Amino acid sequence: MTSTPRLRFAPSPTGYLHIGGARTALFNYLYAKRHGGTFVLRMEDTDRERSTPESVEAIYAGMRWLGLQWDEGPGVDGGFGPYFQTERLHLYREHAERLISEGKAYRCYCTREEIEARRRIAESEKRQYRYEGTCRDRTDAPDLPSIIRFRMPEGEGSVTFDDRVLGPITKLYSDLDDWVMLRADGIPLYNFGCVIDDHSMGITVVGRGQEHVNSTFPQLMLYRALGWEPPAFAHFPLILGTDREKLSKRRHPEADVMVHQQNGILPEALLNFVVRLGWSHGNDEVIPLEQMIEWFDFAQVGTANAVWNPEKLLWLNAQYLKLLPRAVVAERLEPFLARIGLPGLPLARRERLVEVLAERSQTLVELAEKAAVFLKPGVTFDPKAVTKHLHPDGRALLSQVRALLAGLEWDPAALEGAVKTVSEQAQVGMGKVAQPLRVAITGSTSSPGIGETLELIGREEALARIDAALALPQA
RNA sequence: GUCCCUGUCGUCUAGAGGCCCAGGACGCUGGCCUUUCAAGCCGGUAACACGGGUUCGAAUCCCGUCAGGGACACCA
Repeated sequence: MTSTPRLRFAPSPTGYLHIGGARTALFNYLYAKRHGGTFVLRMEDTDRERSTPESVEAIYAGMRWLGLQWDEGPGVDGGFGPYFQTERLHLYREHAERLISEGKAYRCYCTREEIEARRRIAESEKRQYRYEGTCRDRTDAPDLPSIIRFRMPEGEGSVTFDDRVLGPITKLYSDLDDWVMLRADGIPLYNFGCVIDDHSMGITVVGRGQEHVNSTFPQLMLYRALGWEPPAFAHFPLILGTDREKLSKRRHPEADVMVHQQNGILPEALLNFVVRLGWSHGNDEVIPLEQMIEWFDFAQVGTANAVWNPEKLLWLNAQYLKLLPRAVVAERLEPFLARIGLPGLPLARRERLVEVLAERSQTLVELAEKAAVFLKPGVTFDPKAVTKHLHPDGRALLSQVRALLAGLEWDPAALEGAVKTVSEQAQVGMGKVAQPLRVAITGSTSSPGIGETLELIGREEALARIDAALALPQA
């Protein structure tokens, strides 16, 4: 291959963007970027029963959220459009007719019912069903509705291709069968539309999930029949759910890319997590997109399927929460604050929250929840914390520190200094003062540093909370 | 059932004949730090599916067994 590579992601818009699809898109994207090639998006919308405009939008949304911008595709014409298969029907028809005229395909008049019946018989006789081609050379019924089938060559033979990740794979002709290219209504089936489009769009490398290795063989037969040079193929290992079965929309909620957004996962973290499912670069774990582009190669893609690991996703997300610029995280935090009734916080304030809370949170949801303790008026006391720290001694220390706090400038260092002063005066450990105070202002025994916590809550609210705690009935 | 792919700690993986009585990461766990919670740092736990070959030498190559996954539609 001398010119720059062209790769594509070709989802069928029959639902949300699937996590497996997202990783396929990512691998193709990375390879294209790495080699200065082109990343194409093509919609395989030939399943008219299930394809919907909403799904098309959902796929765009998922790709956009992940930052996987296509160089060519819907909305970005690169001279190979249109990029929806239903807008390319004439192409499929043309090539099908050509194949028929060359005897490499034929009209098939069998009804689904007939074939279904034959299949049942084969099953009952415990043998594999093969299409018998009874109408292979029928020419007497040109007006009857018919589909178009590919004609498998007779006799011994095999097809082989050298997969870029799996290595050489071979299939015998005898394990292949005549297959449907075009339906009576002119809609192509996957194997046909895929080949016609990959070729006519100049695709040089086809990267897709391993569930497609078997369909590579009929596709190769088609390239051969058409006299076309096939692209290179790379089949990626599958992503399995924790139950070890292929991640499916049905029973794996995590298969939906956008639920992760809802769960407060950062797209950078999801991308990093997913790229490591089937690909690695030595011992590296935290690999930002620019780095992936620099390092990615099919040679390092694994051959075995990978199981989804929610803990590691969370860990990576925590890493990115700390890694990303605060302004970026603060921006992403806004919808989550809004969701719990705290919209419209100034950016600077959000950045401060991120600064203090990012290293204590694994998701944006968690970060927002922690922020709520500071931001929403009032406190919910944890009874155990109250008994443990707001006993008479604790309260005595608490009112001492309250008196000191009231006259202070509201700065974290100064506030913490006040706690220290009181603990020194009373000759007790700092915890003896900080803990009652912490319980008073947050309701619980854990929070960021006491100075920061006071600062974030604000003078008026903090003092009010202390007073409320002091007024609590003694247990 | 037929065909295809795969098989290193619980999970993601490094490993492309000697560097490996197998390294990293998540998780779990012990400790340090510390006003709490985290974060961070130091340590521990745990794997080459099994059986045959080939070789001076195998996690790495070959064969078989077993196991897992995928594909077998007028879905993609």
